[in-house]
Amino acid sequence: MSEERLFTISDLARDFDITLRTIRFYEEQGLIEPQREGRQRLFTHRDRARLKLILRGKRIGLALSEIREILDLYELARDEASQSLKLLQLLSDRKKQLEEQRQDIDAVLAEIDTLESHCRQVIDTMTGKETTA
Amino acid sequence: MSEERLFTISDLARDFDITLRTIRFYEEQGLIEPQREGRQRLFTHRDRARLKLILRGKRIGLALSEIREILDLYELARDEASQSLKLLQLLSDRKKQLEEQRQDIDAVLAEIDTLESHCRQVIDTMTGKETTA
DNA sequence: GCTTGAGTTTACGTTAACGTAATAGTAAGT
DNA sequence: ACTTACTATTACGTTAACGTAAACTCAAGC
Repeated sequence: MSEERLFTISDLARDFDITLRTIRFYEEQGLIEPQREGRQRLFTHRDRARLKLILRGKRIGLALSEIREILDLYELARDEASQSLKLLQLLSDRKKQLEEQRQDIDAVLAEIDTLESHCRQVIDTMTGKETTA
Repeated sequence: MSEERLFTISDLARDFDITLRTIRFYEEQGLIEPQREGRQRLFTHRDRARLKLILRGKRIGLALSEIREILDLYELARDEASQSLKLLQLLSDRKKQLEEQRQDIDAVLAEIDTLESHCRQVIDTMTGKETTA
């Protein structure tokens, strides 16, 4: 019932602010598999969603190979319901890793806060807004 | 008054589980500047602390060039108290970026949770622990 | 019919962050 | 004196993730 709207490569490049080369590279690496109309690539919403996941993965520091693993697992979870135990193991591994990353980020954010207030204090002192004397 | 205990390159390599090459590379890139006794490198607690910061930076996906920037800013904040305004700007930029990364991680964690419970459901169903029928 | 603007493939180039020899100095133990 | 352990420098190699250039196709507009 829903006329699947299709996207061109430039559509996605513009939407996600990446180059055409990047998208072609991701296909070359088997991360997405757009349809073809002649030679031209055509992307579905599903391709778009995968691309979004890929970029999010990149932002949190995952390698493309790891991202592909995860994407495959998504498919696996859709299709076969077995292997779920193995999948669960992989998921919890990844989860642990991400939680560590989060802690790192929190630690850095805390340090930044400290530095910030330190700076503010210095500036206040230099601009005359003294409290002590 | 405090006899600064010094570390050898292997000390730090062992402590942080990195290679000697990595440490030498960081020096080559100007991220740390250990003293020399003859040719041999000797690291202070300050060097050690910097190394810790470097590795934490790496874990949250910063490039060495960015880490160097930040380390420099730490020095700057120690020495000159001016430029603090510029520093504040840089800090808030970095903060914003880190918060985005955190959100990404949270999003991924949430998706993992979903996938996990999905898996558990599937497994329960397959092993007979049905609820509905 | 020609140009423009999308898209395509092929293939070599590039950067970061080390790995990996090869070679050599130096201090300690036997 | 010889080996072992730790250190050093020099320098070429490697992997990931694209960049970039060259050369081509194909439909649209004038």
